[in-house]
Formats: sequence, C-alpha cells, structure tokens
Amino acid sequence: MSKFIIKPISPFDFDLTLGVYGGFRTQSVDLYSRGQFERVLPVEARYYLVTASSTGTVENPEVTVSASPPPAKKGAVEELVDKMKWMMGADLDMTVFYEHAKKVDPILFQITQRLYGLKPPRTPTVFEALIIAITEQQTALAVASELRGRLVKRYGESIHIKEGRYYQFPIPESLAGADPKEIRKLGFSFRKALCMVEAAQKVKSGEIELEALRSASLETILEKLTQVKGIGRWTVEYMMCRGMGRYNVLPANDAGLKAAVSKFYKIGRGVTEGDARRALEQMGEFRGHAALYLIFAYALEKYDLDPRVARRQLELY
DNA sequence: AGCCAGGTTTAAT
DNA sequence: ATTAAACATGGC
Repeated sequence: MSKFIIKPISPFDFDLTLGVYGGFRTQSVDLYSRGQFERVLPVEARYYLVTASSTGTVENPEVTVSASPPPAKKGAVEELVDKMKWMMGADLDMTVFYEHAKKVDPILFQITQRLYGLKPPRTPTVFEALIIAITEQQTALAVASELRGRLVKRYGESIHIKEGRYYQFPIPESLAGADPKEIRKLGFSFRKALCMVEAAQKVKSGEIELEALRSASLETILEKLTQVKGIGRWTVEYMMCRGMGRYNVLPANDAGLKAAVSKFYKIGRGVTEGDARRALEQMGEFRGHAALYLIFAYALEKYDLDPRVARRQLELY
C-alpha cells in the first residue's frame, strides 16, 4: 500500500482538528478514532478509502496518508492528497489569525492559545457542507449526527473494503431523486426533507452552481440560495465557512456561538445574533476562525471531551 | 416531564 | 419592524 506525506503549515494539531468527527456516537462519513482518520473520497468515478494519521508534532506537523485500493494513476493520487490537504486546512497559516486576535481581542487571544494548532475542518464539496448545515438547523449536534448517519446509509454510495462497508456522502443526483416522505421517515422534519431535496435538485439542474459560487460575494450567494425554502442566512454562512473556506463570514445566529459569546464575553443570558456580530466585529476577515475557536472552547469545557487528552492517554498506554 | 439544541418560515401585531 | 408558533428528535 502506497503512503504519502503531507506537511501542513505549522502549527497544526491533527487530533484537535480531526477529532471533531469522533465526538459523537454515530460516525458515518468522516471516521476518527484514536488518532486515525478515515473517509471515502471519489476520484474519476472511483472510490478510495483514505486513511490519515499524524506522524509529526503540532509545531512540526506531518500527516501520513494512504489510499485503498492503491490508485493506479499518479493523477488520482495527487487529487486524493489535494482533497485531504483541503479538508485539513494544510494551506492555512493560523498564526496570522492569532496575531490579529492578540492585537484586538485579549479574551479571544487567550482562547486561541488554549486551542493552539486547531484548524477549521472543511468538507470536500460545497454541497456536503450545505446539506450538513441544513441537518444541523435548530437541533442538537448529536441529533443531527445521528439522523445524518441514517441519511448517508440510505442515499450514499458505499464501497466494501478492508472487510468493512464505507459510505460516501450522498451526491446531489441521489438526493434530488429522493422522496421527501422517505427522508421524513429517517427522522428529519418534513420541511427539512423538502429543503434538502429542493436544494439538491437545483444543484443537479445547474440552476445553482455551488462550486462556481466559491468566489462569489456573500450577498450573491445569499440571494441565490435563500430562494430555496428552508435555507436562511445562518445556513449560507455556515456553508461558506465549512465548505468554501470563506472565513470572513460569521454564522452569527449559531446557538453554540451565542452560548460561547455569553460565557466568554460575560454578556448575560439571551445573547442575540446582533450581540455575537458586534462582539466579533473587530476580527474582520478572521470572523469565521473566531467563531470556530469560541464554539470549540465552549464545547470542550461543556462536554469535557478533548481529543488531545484521548490521544495522550493512547500514547502513554 | 419538559426544555433546549450550530434556524427558518409564516402569520400574526 | 418585531414577535410567536410550528417543526422532529435525542439528551439531560
């Protein structure tokens, strides 16, 4: 089996970054456990199981990646590695964000140092980020994760490899042909089911070109996507952060973010979307990073699950 | 038990 | 312009 080395820009904490996927009972597409990340990725109509683990340190990061079955063509290998680099944010230099926070926001700066090396995990396609966002509207992440697992098993292609079945995230064509009533049966509200199907249909038909919108303005993307019933401002902003790497937008109506702003900036209960926007105004183009760090810091304290701790225990063992 | 959880829409003031 | 209710479900 062929192995490939990725050297992300330092600092990078592999377990802290990819560990987000290991936090819930149900894992369906992104699989993380004990320092190892796995996921199915498509290249030229073929599916590969990609496995990644850290072989470096936070300061001197190195990630070793292998693919199964071993890709025959060199081009396929490069594409898989590029996708992994994108998902891990290998190209991102977080120190620029840290320095900006240090200048304008001492509270946030302290949090960035606690989560040193955390990078925003990205989805391989914008469509995946959009569907994830819809599933996570007004519901606990654990619930969304569970229901999404059912969605993936029902509508995602799977491959059998290494004595296991691995699922690919559903493609637009698959969800576009789905019956909303069937999606409703998985546990989603009927309105969310309709929303997912309508979005998938518009992507399939080319009415919405998600990948082409990567460089479009927030206003343009909002205008285009909010035509789909069930997609609002938060969904678009979240999708832009997770799927497009657009960190100058702030998913301000995020329940986790509002809770974090309430806690760390010592604003009383009932923090509004506007409060969150004002609190992070000075972060400018790094607003998305700021949101991620605040949400993470809040979640780590609340749920007491730091992937780094689990990893260290593994190393001691 | 009941309320909240990475919201959005519709239909009321 | 604001505000309330409805929507599904799992966890605490």
